[in-house]
Amino acid sequence: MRKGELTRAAILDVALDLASRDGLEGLTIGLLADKMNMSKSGVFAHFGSREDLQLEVLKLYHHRFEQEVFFPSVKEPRGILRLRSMFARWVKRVSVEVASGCIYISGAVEYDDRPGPIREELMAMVGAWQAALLRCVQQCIEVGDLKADSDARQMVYEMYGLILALHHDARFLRIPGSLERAGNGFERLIVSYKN
Amino acid sequence: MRKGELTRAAILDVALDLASRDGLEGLTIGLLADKMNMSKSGVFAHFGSREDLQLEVLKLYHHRFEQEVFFPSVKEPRGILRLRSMFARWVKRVSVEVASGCIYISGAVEYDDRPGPIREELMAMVGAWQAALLRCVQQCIEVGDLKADSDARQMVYEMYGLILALHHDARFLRIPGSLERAGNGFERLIVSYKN
DNA sequence: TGGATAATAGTACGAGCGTTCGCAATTCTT
DNA sequence: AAGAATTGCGAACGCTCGTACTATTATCCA
Repeated sequence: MRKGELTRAAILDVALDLASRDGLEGLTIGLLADKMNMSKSGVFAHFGSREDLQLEVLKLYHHRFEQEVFFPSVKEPRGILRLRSMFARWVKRVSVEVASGCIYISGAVEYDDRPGPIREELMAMVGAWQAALLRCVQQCIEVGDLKADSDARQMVYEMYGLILALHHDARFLRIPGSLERAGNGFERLIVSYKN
Repeated sequence: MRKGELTRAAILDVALDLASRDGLEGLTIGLLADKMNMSKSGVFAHFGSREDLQLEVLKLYHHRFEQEVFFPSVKEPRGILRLRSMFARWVKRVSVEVASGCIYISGAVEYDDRPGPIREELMAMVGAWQAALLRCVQQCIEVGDLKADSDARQMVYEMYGLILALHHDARFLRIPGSLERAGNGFERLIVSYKN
């Protein structure tokens, strides 16, 4: 690995930290250069533009999310076990991120009215994750773990709501016990739909 | 009413629109002056600083929220009817805001790691709204509309999650049918806890 | 209607932003 | 080890931001 690629990776790592804290839109090259003990132009040279940098950060976040949440879960058998794993790892990730912030969530607010490639990329990633959740819920139904007439989309909607509420209450309001509430909500969801 | 107060109110009105669209942090005096067909300094003179302007916008939003969601609901009798009214009006407000954006929600993301008076004010407002919801749920229990052992905080948590998911899916992902899902989730919540 | 007061415009400043360019220093290749 | 390629720095540009001042215009009250 050449030196350039190495520092580029190091920059992206710090950039992901910064973007997690201040949002993708709050990610600034000057601050990034400071944290890297580099010059602004030195940092900039590794990316064609700020937007490219933001897109790379987004891809890195997506990759980490897949690595920590999605891939380990698909090793579980299809059905409720896999769904439980997905939700548990998701909760864990977001509650770890209470100290930093989830880019999927902050990005959804930042780019809900800001068209462009970043919005597109973000929508694709979040859409893919929701689609994965939906597939998993549908498999639960096929396998017989959940009722045949379960509304899969409704379940995904509510799971997402539980995570958003966790991010909101724990990170913004700093209310203790939010973690348990996310878990309680999920259990109530399962109870409502299980066979 | 003096002319000054009049234009000040007009400025705040436009400022609320802009902040709803781009977030409080995206609210800029230059853009605001453009929309008002005024000079930057002309707009600025009405507020001691940008932060004051943001605080005033926040208070205006809070006032509107109270007017449209809270006050009409407390006219309903204590118990499940009032709770239903609160949620319905809340959903209505947020779904209207799909075209603009809810400052409570965008603010929670913008200021979860940005200390200062705006964060304080925002936390107080959102906290007050959650407290109002909590009180309402507790009254449902006292009146006997909900089970005596209901976890009121859990219910508020989940209601908030349903609204956040509505904002997320409808405004960011533009998924149709999110409105119904918020309603379905609420009904499932009532069924779980009702006597 | 006149004089006091309030409201707006105009201009300028310093800071931070993304970006460009040319030059120095380092790293890689053979 | 020498030449080629890559990598990083420093300075500067044009832009927008919030804010401070001064001057001019409009409004209010006696």
